[in-house]
Amino acid sequence: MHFMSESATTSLREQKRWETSQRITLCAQRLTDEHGLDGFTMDDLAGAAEVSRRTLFNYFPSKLDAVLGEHPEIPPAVLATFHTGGPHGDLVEDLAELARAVLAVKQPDRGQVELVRRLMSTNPRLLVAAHERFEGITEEFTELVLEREGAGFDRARARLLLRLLLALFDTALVELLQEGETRSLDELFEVQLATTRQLFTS
Amino acid sequence: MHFMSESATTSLREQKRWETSQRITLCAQRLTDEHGLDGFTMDDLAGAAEVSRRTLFNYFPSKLDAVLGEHPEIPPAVLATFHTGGPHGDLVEDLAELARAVLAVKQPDRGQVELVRRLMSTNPRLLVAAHERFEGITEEFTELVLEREGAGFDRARARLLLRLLLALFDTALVELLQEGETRSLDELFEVQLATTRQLFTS
DNA sequence: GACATGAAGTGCATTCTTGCACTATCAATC
DNA sequence: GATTGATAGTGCAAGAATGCACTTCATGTC
Repeated sequence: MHFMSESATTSLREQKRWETSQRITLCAQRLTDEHGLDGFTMDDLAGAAEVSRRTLFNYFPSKLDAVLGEHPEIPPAVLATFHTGGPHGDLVEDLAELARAVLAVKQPDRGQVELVRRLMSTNPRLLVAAHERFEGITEEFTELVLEREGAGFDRARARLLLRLLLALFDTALVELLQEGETRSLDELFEVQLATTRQLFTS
Repeated sequence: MHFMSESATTSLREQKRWETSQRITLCAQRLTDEHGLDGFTMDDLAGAAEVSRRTLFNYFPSKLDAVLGEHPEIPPAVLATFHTGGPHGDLVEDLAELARAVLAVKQPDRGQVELVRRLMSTNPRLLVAAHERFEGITEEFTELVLEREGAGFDRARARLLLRLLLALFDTALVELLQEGETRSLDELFEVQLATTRQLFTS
C-alpha cells in the first residue's frame, strides 16, 4: 500500500518536534496578540498548545523565546558547503544561498508576518528581544564568514555585509505586507537582492 | 485567565494515552473496512495514526487487538464499591452499575457500532477474536461476583448472570442500530434492563 | 516594612515514544 | 523443496514528555 509517505528525509521524531515547536509559538503569538505578553501565563500557553508546562521549557528557555519561536536552522550540509567555499565561490551569492536554505525550511505567510510585526509594535519587550536575537544572528554569521574567508577578511567588513543582508531580508518582509498576495517571500527576497546588486553595480 | 479546564480528573498523560489509543483503533477499523484485515500493514496503520510502528505494539499486542480496541475499563473506585457489596446491595442492580460505569467512559455512537458490526460480519477472524474477548470478560466478572458474594455462590449461576447481562448489552447495541437517532446507548441499556426485569418478575 | 500570592523558571524521577536490530512465519518463485 | 521477500511481533537503549517539588522574584495588602 504505502500512503502517508510525505517526506522520507525527516524522521518521525524530528517531524513531531518541529510541529510541537511551531504549535507552541503560534499559540504564544496568538495569546500575546489577544491578551498581551503579561495577559496569559505559561499554564495557559501549555493548555493552548496541548503540552505540559514543563515541556514548554524544554523547547524554549523563556516566555519571550516561546513567542519569538525557534532560531532559523540551516541544514548542516548546506552550512558545510558554505564553510568550504560555498556552492558558487562568490561570498554574496553564497550567503544568499544560506538565506534561501532558511526560507526553504519554513516560508512564513503574510498573516504570520503581519501578526509578528503587530506584536513587535505593541510590545516593546518583544522588540528588544528580537533585536538581541538579530544581533546574535549577525555575530554568528559574521564568524562563519570569517572562518570561510580566512583571517585576511576584515571583521567590520563581514559585519557590514551581514547587516546589509538582514536589512535586505527585512525589506522583503515589508514588501510581503505591501504587496497583494502576488509574490511569496522567497521571490521577493530575490527581487530585493537583484535590486541591491543593480544599485551598487555602478 | 484559565481557559482549557475541560476535566481536572484526568492528568494530561492519561488523556493523551486515551486519545492515542482511540485514534489507533479508529484508524485500524477504517483501514480494515476499506482494505480488509490483510489489506494493510502495521506500517500503514502507524502512518495513519501518526505514531511509530513500535508504539502500536506498546498499546496493542496484535493487529486484531488494535482493531478491537482497548478493553473497557472501570474506574477502580467503582470496582471497589462493587467488591464490598456494591452501592445498592442488589447483585443485578450493582452489576448494572458497572455497565453504566463502562458507558460513562465511552459512549460509542451509531456509526461506530455499525462499522464494527460490519467488520465482524465481513471478517471472521475478527469475530473469533471478539468472541474470545467476551469469554474473557465473562470469566473476569464472574470471578468478581464470586469474590463479592463469597464461596457460597455457585460459579455456574454467576456465569449465567454475566452471560445474560452481556446478551442484554448486545441487544441494546442492536437496538441502537435499528432506532433512529432517538435514544443513546445508555438509555437503551436501561430499557433492556427494565424489560428483562419485567419478563422475569412474574 | 512584613507578608501573602502568583507566576517564571529549574531539577529530577517516572513514564512514554521512537529507532533499530532481531526472530518467526508465511507465501511466492525458482 | 530451498530461497527470497514481506510482514507480524519483541528486546533494548536513547530521547522526549510529564508531574511535582522547589527557588526566585515581583506585586499588592495589611
